[in-house]
This record gives sequence, C-alpha cells and structure tokens, in this order.
Amino acid sequence: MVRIADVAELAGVSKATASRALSGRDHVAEATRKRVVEAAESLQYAPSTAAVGLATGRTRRIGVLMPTVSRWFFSQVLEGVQAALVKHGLDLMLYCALPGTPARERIFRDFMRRKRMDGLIAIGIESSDPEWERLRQIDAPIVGVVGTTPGSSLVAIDDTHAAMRATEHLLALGHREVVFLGGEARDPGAANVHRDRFTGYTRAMTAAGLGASVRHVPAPSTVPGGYAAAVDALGSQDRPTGIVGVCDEVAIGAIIAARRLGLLVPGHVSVTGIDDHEYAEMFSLTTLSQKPRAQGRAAVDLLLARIEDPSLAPSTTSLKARLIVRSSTLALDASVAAPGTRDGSHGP
Amino acid sequence: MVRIADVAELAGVSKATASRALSGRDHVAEATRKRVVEAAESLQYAPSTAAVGLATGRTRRIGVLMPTVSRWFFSQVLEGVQAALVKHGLDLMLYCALPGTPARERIFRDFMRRKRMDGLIAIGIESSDPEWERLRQIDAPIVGVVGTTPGSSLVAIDDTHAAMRATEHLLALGHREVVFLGGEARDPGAANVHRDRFTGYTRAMTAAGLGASVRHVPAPSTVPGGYAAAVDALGSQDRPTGIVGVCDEVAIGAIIAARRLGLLVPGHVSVTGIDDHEYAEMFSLTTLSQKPRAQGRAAVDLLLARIEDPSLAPSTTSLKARLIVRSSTLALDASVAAPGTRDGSHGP
DNA sequence: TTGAAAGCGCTACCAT
DNA sequence: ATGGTAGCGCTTTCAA
Repeated sequence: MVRIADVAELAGVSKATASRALSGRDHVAEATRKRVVEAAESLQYAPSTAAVGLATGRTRRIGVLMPTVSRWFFSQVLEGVQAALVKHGLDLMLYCALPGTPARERIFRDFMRRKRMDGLIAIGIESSDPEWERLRQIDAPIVGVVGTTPGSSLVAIDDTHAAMRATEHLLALGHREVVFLGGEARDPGAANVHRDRFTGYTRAMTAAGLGASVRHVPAPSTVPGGYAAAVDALGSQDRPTGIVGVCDEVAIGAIIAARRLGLLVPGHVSVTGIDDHEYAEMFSLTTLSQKPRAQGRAAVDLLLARIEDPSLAPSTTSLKARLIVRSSTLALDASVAAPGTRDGSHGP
Repeated sequence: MVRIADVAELAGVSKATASRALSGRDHVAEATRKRVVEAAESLQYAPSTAAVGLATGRTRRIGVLMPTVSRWFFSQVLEGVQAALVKHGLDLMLYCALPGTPARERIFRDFMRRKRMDGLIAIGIESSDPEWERLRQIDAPIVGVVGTTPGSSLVAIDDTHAAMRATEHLLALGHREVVFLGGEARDPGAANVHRDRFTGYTRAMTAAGLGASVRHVPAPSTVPGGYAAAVDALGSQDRPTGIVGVCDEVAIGAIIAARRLGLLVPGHVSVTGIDDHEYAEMFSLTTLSQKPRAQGRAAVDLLLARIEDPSLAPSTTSLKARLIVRSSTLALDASVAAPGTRDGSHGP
C-alpha cells in the first residue's frame, strides 16, 4: 500500500506539503505542487478514505434509503441521485428497506447511525414515529423525496393537484363514470402519495357535482396490480368510461386488461396515469409527467447545501407535473359503446 | 460525539476491554461484558467507521457496479445483493455506470480504487480491457454477475443453453419459422449475454436442420424495444410463427405488438422469453426462469468467502434456467391462420 | 511556502 | 481477564 508519506518522500517534501498539494486547499508553490502530483500519479497513490475520514470528520458518503429499487419511480430517483453524487465525487450507500421485512428493521436498527454518512436521502419513507426517531440519530442532514419528512427538507410533486388535473381532463371530455384505480394503505413507500392523489380525484369529482360517483378500486401500484383490478372494474355491471390510474404502472395494467377484455382504449374506456413512465409512450398513455431523476438531483443539491451549512432551514421543493395528452383518452361522445355494456342499446 | 473512551469510563474499564466486550472477538468476563454493553447503550454509542477502518484495515463496505438500475434483471440482482449484505452487517456502495456516459468514465477513473471497499460485485460489466485494468486496481476481491470477469469469480446462468431450450420448445411444437428477437451489440451490460443466447438459438435451429431459416431482429432489450421490433417482424411479408425473445421484456413487447396488430398469441404467433420477469405471469409468457435475486445472494457468498480467504481460487457458479410453459406458445397445427397472412388461404 | 508534530477514534499487541 | 500503549494514514494547527 502506498501512503502519502511515500508520495512526499518521492517528491522530496513533507507529508504536510504533499497533503496540501494534493487536496489543493492551501497555498503551495506551483513547482512543488506539480512534483507532488506527478509523484502521486507515478505511485498510483489513492488516499485511505478511513484516514481522511478520521482526520476530517467527513465521510464523503451519502446514504440513500428507499423501500424498493425495482419500481420505475424509485429506480429513476436513485439514478438521478447517483449521477449527481458522482459529479461531486461522493459515494452512495444504498439501503433498500421494504416495509414489514426483517431487513428494514435491521437497517433502521443497525445502519442508520451517525458516522457512516454525511447525509441521508430518504425516498418514499412513510415512517412510523419510532423509525423517524432512528433517522434523527444519524445526526446528519436528511432530505426526503416523496413520503413524509417531519422537520427535514422534501422534494416532491403536488400529488393532489396532479390527480385533480388528470380527473378534470377526463371530466372535460364528458366522462361521468370515472373510477380511481390503484393505491392501497399498505403500499410500500407511497401510502400518503396515494392518499393525496385520491384526494385530488375526489376533489375534482366533487367540484363537478359527481361526489356521489366517487369510486375507488384499490390495487398494488404495479402493472399486474392494475391489470387485475381493471379486470374486476371493467368486467362489472356498472363499467366506468374513465379510469384515473394512481400511477402509470396501474394505468398500463388497466389498458392491457381492457384490450384483453375486448374493449378499445380509448374507444370504450379512457385511461389516464400519473408519472410519464418509460412505457407511457408505447401505450399512448395520457398522463401527468413528473421527472423522478430531476427530483433525485434536486434532493442532492438540497442535501449538500445543508451539509455545507447546517444552519440552513429545511425547505420543501414542489415540482409541478405537466399534463401530456396522448391517445388513451377520448371525448365521451366520440366513444363507441362497448360490447356487452348496459348501453348496448346505443351500440353499432 | 460519544467515543469508546466514554463507554469505558462509564463502565469502569479500559478502552481495550470495552472494545473487546463490544466486538465480542475476545474473552471478557460475562459481568464486565454486560456492564460495557449497557454503558454503550445508555450513551447511544456508535463506533466511528473511519476509526475502525483505519485500525483494522477493513471498511465493511462492498461496492456494486452495474450499468443501470432500472431494468428488471439488474434491480433484482441489486436487491438480492443488498439483502445478503444487510444480513452480514455490510454497507453497499452503489455505482451506476451506463456505458458511454461521462459518469461511467468518472466512476472507473475516480471511484474504483482500493481502500474504499473490501470487495466488488460487478454486474453485467462487459469491460473493455482498460476498464478491467482499473477494476484490478481496487486490489480487492471481485465477483462478476453476468458479463465477463476475466480472472474473477462469476455467477450466471448458461445463456446458450437457456436460449437453446426456448428454441427447442418452439421447434418441438412444430414451428419452423422462428425468429430471434432482440439483442444488440451495444446493449448496456449484456452484449455477451445476447451473443450467447443467439448462439443457443442458432444451435437449436441448426440441429433441427433449419440453419437457413435463422433470423435475427435486433432491438434494445426493453419492452418498447421488443414492441417496435415485433411490429416490424410481424408486419413483414414472411411473418414468423414463433418468436424467441432475448429476454422477457422483449418478449412482452412482442406480445403487446402482436395484439395491437390483431394477432392472437399463441393462436397466430407463439412467443417465448428468458427471465421469468415479474410481468411474465400476467402475459402468460412461456419462459426460462432465472432467479436474479438468488444470483445476487450467491455473488455475496462468493465474495465474502474470498475476502475471508484471498487465496481461494476464482470459481464460476452456473445456475440453471428452468422452462416454464405458460400459454404464449402453442403447437403449430393447433394454431389458426392469421389475418392477412400468406397462409390466408387456409383461413377460417 | 514549507516542516514538525499532535491528534482523529479505534484495535491489537504485549504485559500483567 | 484486563490495562497500557503503539500505531493505522491522514489533516491541520503552529513554528520556522
């Protein structure tokens, strides 16, 4: 192992000077700096992170805590965070803590402690109180993405507003029987997101005088989840003409289900999502676009600022979701009657 | 900050004894051990990873390098690795290095150095030589998953065999016009996987005397990629009756495309995948099941063994993929003629 | 501008 | 079984 002492010796300077020259945070004669840098290079010198950490008190590591990495939204945020951290030369320590698993308990108990990381980005963590207590113990700045982050900074979209827009879009097209598909109380890392979106849907329905028609079909926020729920909803007697998916995955599942049932989208049923998932385009899905990678990047910016200056007050960054109209939605009066529906009488 | 000295003082012992009592790696009287543990607990003591690392030379951190985290296979391996590491109390440092990006270059140049991690798991890294040279510099054990890992341990399935099985399945059903869908030379982290799978397909075709019918439609290994490629392949004059998808994502894209074109799966075209993706069931996809989470776990086991005993020889773990027959495949003579096909004359 | 030396918090060796 | 102590490799005063 090559130490900074070796570099110093080769360059003919002291350890102190070598350190200064390499870190660049202090004045060193240009000539000596060059000599030191060359020496370091020729020896393939790499500083020991442990020693640096011990001496400076900084780990140059950022923790990222999230319920899962295998859903689109989370993977995108993670990639955004990663890209931003790499740019700053910081390491990313990942903790996947699916609610209700022993791993999550272990992570909260053993890993969320100070001195492992300079800061934490908590994605989609809807923590019960004792869990937040644990997070506090890391004694480093925390920034949340989605979820709830009492007393910390937060990056998120306005979920209520997004769902309201989606619902209003359907309503403006003349739809009256609009169902809200997906969302469950125990959904990992998204319970309050779903609550807010359902609220937005309800609000739009109520504003249109359709409060009595509010209908929620719960489902896991996945494509298969949306598929199964849509099979139920669309197979029922009182089939809706519009579906607001809690997210694109659910909406896509609904589209696939509709097609399997022989229904045309948007001919027989209009569907919207929220996300602008990578598959949204291929399904011509009308949706509200959010940019999870950008949220990841924003979280890093916020976090680094607070690490730099801990006195900074926690802030909330609310990004807006933009409506993207594709062709999974259609005006009700342009729609055709679905086979076997109760309006079969109007049919072709 | 509470140091081990504080714990020792409170417990009325020396730092040395406190350290022994807490790490448990040395004999300490049960009574004193208990006292120390209680003291540590009451003070909320957490050891400084930097200090431990400096003193022991172990970081208790494992690096994970992969091209992307947003494709199913990779996210699953990652979750498998994460779960296994948590169990051992090790931290996971994630590096997403998409080929061809500046981030990748930066990661290989600045992050892949010794003293940051005790070992590395490289997933789907098909490194050009200079990149592998860099990896060697971390001077710690490396285990590969998929990809190529010259001189290191590797965990993977036999891709050639898997594709051969898939192709043989179609062949056994009587299909003759079987096309291989997906795979591209520049596919991030999977070029050689795709090469091997294509080889398996070719081998099966050739063995069946269909060497002349071998046909490859390249596409990105994603659902939209498979969709687009399948639209082309199925829209062409010489439409195949069987499709071997390079992976489930491509196969699913093909199924969606077929349905959009008004073709029945498996009535008009049979489709197989490789993976057993989480959506496979919902699409009734016949596929070869591999367990990426298990591969992640296996990689951790292999890596920890080599960290424990560096003299251990690199080994290759080859997991087998199991054929799962669902209903995306059908015997050719049970199939129906597709609309607008060249066999339209036999049609209903 | 440079060098000497004192820690950072912990473990592990050597005593006892 | 326990305590004293010498580092681990780096940064950062303080002096020169």
